[in-house]
Parts: sequence; structure tokens; C-alpha cells
Amino acid sequence: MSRLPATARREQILDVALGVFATAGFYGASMNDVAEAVGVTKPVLYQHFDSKHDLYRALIDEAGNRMLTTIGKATSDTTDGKERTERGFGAYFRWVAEDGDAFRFLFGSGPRRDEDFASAIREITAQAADAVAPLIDVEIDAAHRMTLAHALVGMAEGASRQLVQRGGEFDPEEIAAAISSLAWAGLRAVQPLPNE
Amino acid sequence: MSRLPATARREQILDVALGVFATAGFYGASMNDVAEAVGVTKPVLYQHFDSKHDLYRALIDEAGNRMLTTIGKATSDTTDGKERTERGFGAYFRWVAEDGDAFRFLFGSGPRRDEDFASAIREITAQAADAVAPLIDVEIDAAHRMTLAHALVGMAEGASRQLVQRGGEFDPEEIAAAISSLAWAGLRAVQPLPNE
DNA sequence: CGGCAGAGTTACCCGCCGGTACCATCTGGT
DNA sequence: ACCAGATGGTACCGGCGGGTAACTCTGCCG
Repeated sequence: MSRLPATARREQILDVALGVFATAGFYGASMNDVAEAVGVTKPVLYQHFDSKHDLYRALIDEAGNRMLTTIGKATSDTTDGKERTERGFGAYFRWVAEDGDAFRFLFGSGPRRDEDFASAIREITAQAADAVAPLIDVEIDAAHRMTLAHALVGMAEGASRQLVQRGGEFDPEEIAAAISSLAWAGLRAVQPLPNE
Repeated sequence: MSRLPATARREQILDVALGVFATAGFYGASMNDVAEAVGVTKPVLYQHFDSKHDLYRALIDEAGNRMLTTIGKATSDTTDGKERTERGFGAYFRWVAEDGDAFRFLFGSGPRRDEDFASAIREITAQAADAVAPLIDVEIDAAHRMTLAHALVGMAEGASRQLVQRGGEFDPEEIAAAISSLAWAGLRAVQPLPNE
């Protein structure tokens, strides 16, 4: 109800819509839902964005930018590889912790939207992680072990996605060799963590 | 047009629908689209599945099962950790290569569906991978380097998704330390590949 | 006071899509 | 040859949701 200048309203919409879409997904949230969450009616949204597509797209660009620049800044002031790795991951996970809606919006995607499908796919991923977890045979608490296991599963997923998106053939044996050596070396390096 | 016994038709539907949904996504593909791809009309689908949800759900279960059992079989006949790692990844990537639709269906998900959103998010992921790629300072060809880079990005994504889904707080510094040590040890282990 | 400009609302249109009631057609068993 | 039942098609409904036209409200400036 309360009136706002256009730029403020626009930013408010972006802010609220990010949360709504992060939770419900593109198809799961209607423009009416977004409008209601903002506390306004539908046509107001269309005064600031040409279409639902347009709004969603703006959110992608904004959130993506925040993530990339955050990491970019954190890694720009050193050239040492190990240092950059550590700072990069540091910035990344700080971003996830602080800008959680943006992460869920960008990466928590997909059929992972209908809670029904979401849980089914979570279950599959969880089983994969359960299978991987015992490979970490170091004394660390269960929660950290599971997170690392999911990291390894994500590693496989990330590589696969790239291979499939790139199109064309690939030799699974060769890829598997590279990835598993990467994973194994990583696993060997896991240090027992001080209990928190 | 040609008539088929119920069980054969059911399997045909599952087979074709997997491809359709893998490409267009749950919301992007209508039941009419699926029916047309099968070469049949909508009510036929409803003779075999109670709802669109039901069909999609059956696909998740089937595809997930295929993946997990494939990997399970490959790793069941040894107890050595390294061995299991290698065989597991081997089976996994073979599955991706052979059952590509299933992979795209299960993991190629999300806003990654509208080609417009898909490319925007791909772009972000690709930039992240570009930033990671130089850390692999070994003589390998560019394609493999990019795949490994995407693997590392996926690793971060997998860990994050688990942390966020689990809910509650987490300490980003601690996680980053663990993941980056894992990644760094893995990176150091990458071997120059013989050019294919 | 008059009227203009920008912010918001009400009320609507229309097309798509999940789902269904009903009819047609084919095939196998006797 | 004929019936039964399963396989498949036609034609429809109902609602949801993106998008819009037209109106109202508020404040400001001459």
C-alpha cells in the first residue's frame, strides 16, 4: 500500500522475488505469488519488468554477479595457487552462508522444486553420498564426513554436466581415471578435524 | 497407431518420456507433447499412469535405480578403498555415457530448462570453471582441463547443496578449509594425460 | 483551485494444459 | 461368426496464470 519511488520498489521486488523463486521455483511461483509477497498487485511488477521471464532473468544476473565478484575480489590479491584455492573457497562458502537465497535460487534448482520430486532426488544423491562416505577413513565427525561425501558426489555431477552439455563423445574410462585420482588424492589429504 | 500390449506400451512410454522430460523438463513438456512423441494420444498415457506426477515419479525411480545398481555392482567385489573409488567412478561415467538421457533427466535440472535461463546459468558456472582451470598447472589438453575444472566447481556445489538442505548453521571457514584441502590435494595429483 | 504525473488497483481476457467421459476399433476365444 | 474386453481416439471441461486496459488515488506546482 505504502507508496515507494520506482527505483526503491524495483529493488524491493528483486529482493523479495529472489526468496520466492528460490523456494518455489520459476514455475512453482506465479506472478501473483510474487506480488503478494511484495505486498503489491501484479501490474506493479509489470511496471518494472516486461515479463516473468525478464524478472527471473534479472535475478539470475544479479545473483550470479554477486557470487562471481565476491570470489573475484577474494582471489585477486595473490597469485599463489594454493592461496587462491583457499581464498576462493572461503569467499564462496561465505557467500553461500550469507546470501543463501541466491545460492538456492541459482543452484538448488530443478525438479528439486516439487517437494515430492525433490525428496526423491535427494534420496538418490544421499545414497550415493552414503556409499562414498566410508572412503573417508579419518576421525572426523559424522556431519563433516557427509558434507565431504556430498562434495565428491557434486564433483562427479559437475564433470558430467560439463561433458554432456559440451555434447559429443567422451571416453568414460579416461574421465573416470582423472576424476577418481583427483578424488582419491583429495580424500587422502583430509585431516582429522578438531571437534567443534 | 499400431497396437501394443499394455506392458510393452508402458515401457515404451517410460523410454520416450525420459527423453522428452530430460530435454524439456517437467513443466516444459506437456502430456500432449509426451503422447505425441510416443505416437499416441493423451488418454493412453493415463491408462498407464495416474497422473503426470506419477509418470515423472516413475521415471525418477527407474533412472535412479539404474544408476545406483550399476555403481553398486561395480564396487561390490572389492573392499580396497582406492579400488572402490576407481570402479565407482568408472561405473558412474560409463552410466552417464550410455544412459545420457537418464543423467540429464536426473541432474541436468532446473531453470536449466528454459534454454534462456539455462545458458545464463551455464555462463556463470563456466566463468567459475574458467577461474579454477588455471590452478591445474599440468600439461593436459584444454578439454580435459575444463572437465576437471567443472568437477571442482561441482564439488563446491554438491557440498553447498547438502549444507543448505540440511538446514541450520554452518561455519563457512571450516567447510572451506576442508573442501579446499581436498581440492588442492586432488589438483596436485593430476597427471599429465597422454594425448588421445 | 485545477490539472498533471506517477504509483497502484480492479477486473478482465485468453490460451494452455491436466484430466476425463464417451465412443470406436481391433483381436482372440469359442 | 460373434461377443468380450482391452486398446486407442475424439472431444470436451475447468482452472490456473501470464499479461493488459482502464480507472483511482495522492501529492505537487503554477
